[in-house]
Amino acid sequence: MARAELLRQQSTHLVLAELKAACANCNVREICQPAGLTQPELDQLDTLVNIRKKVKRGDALYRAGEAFDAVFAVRSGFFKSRVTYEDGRDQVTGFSMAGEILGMDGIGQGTHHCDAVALEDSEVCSIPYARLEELSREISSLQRHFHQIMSREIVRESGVMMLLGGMRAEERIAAFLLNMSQRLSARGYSPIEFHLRMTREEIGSYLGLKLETVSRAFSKFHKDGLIEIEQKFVRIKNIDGLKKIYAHHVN
Amino acid sequence: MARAELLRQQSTHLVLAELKAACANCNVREICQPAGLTQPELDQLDTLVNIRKKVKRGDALYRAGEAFDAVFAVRSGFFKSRVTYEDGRDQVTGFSMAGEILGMDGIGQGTHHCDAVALEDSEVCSIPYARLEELSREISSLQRHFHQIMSREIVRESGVMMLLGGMRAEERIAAFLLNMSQRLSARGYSPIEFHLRMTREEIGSYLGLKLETVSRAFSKFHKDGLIEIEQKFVRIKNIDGLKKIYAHHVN
DNA sequence: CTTATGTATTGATGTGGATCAAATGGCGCG
DNA sequence: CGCGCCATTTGATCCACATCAATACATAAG
Repeated sequence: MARAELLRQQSTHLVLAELKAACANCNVREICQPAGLTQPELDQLDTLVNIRKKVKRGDALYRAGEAFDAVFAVRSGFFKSRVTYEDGRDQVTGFSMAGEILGMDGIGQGTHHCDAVALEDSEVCSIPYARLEELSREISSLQRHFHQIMSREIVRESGVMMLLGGMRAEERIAAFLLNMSQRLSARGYSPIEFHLRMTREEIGSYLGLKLETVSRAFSKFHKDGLIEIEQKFVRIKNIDGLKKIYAHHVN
Repeated sequence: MARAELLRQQSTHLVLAELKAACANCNVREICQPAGLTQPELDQLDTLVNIRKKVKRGDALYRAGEAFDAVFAVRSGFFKSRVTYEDGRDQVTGFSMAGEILGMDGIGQGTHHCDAVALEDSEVCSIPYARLEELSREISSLQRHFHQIMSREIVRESGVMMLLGGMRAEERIAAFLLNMSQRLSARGYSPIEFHLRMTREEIGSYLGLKLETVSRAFSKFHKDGLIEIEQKFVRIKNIDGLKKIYAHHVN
């Protein structure tokens, strides 16, 4: 029992130490660590991102209709965003990985517009929106960063609209793989080897395709030597080949 | 010549008078007239929206790649937003009518991400972004409104993603008509009779369909007594029938 | 270990919307 | 007014992807 108590205390201590160093180590630089801040500003920022939260695989970080009061920075793990029709069918509208911001859809109505579900055990930092607004009024570089993040979300979505509206199945899958590669790379992970955290069905839902079509495209890319794929593991073997497919819209 | 000069002067005078009363009459309430402002705040707001600009049918308000320095409030007229591929093909990503805000895609990168093209002679108010940021720091209700507008744009686009990803042609067209109806209604126009400002091809591009498919769907709706349609004129005769098509996803 | 359940692959067949094609109708412009 | 261009409509055919179906594999639970 004494030993267990000791462990608990050590653990608590560790958590505190971690928390202290949290933002310094976190790769969510965009909002939590805008460049060029003065020390007092940095201290203020510490009061913004204070609540960390674990989300187990399969659990929802938030659900459509719930009151919105914070956006989230993904510290580790992987999420999908999903909207559900009245009739029960749903569609994946995005994936969020470590270092990205989640939940900005809720600002407009004050309630969340989609579900955010963890695809693996994950950890997020909660960023209370009221406090973010407040601090944005005091720190203009934070304000600017936040606007940029929202704007990029708009641009990202219009990119998906282009995929869905104008490309064929293999182009969409190639674009999807290249996008994953690019984002992982930006976060310091390998751009050529990674694990897909989502199922074929979720990829298909996101890309407006059926899971069988996704599977066939992967098999075809494999056969053509563009990628290796084994279950959820992907290795990109010919990135230019993928780009060529992606850029090969029917003229 | 004297007469022409007189006309010009009268015209100039008119423009000045209009400008003075501009924001009071404008239906772009969202950003230019947030509720609950004090008089000093309202005076500040006058310094925000100062530049009016006419855009002729077919002309671009801005183009992809151009430096971003302002968002625009549409005072009158109608715009399409369009992104262009490297290979020259383009896709319509949205339509903007009087009372709506345009150009927020540029904030993230500092350059515009799409073209905004007038589909009829239009007039916009330019809202310099630097000034908008500044004022947002002083007037929290303006800040909130602006964030809401951006967030709604995110939600709007995820709605389009759902159209493109999960619905069939007739569902998309029904959704499109209902959306136009709803937005026109919100701006004080008739929700059941209106002129489409865009071609079948532009509708198709927006909805991920070919122009022939759009035309066929309109004809079918006409035949079924849901709408009257003659060229660009639309009259909705059975709005519940349209909603039923829209909601009739394959279960 | 065995069983159950969800996930993935692969093949056969069907279909919604694209593509190809032709005719008609508006509308700006000389 | 009449010409030419573009938008639209409508029909015929095609094909990419959905759908249906069967099997294999992986992971978790008992």
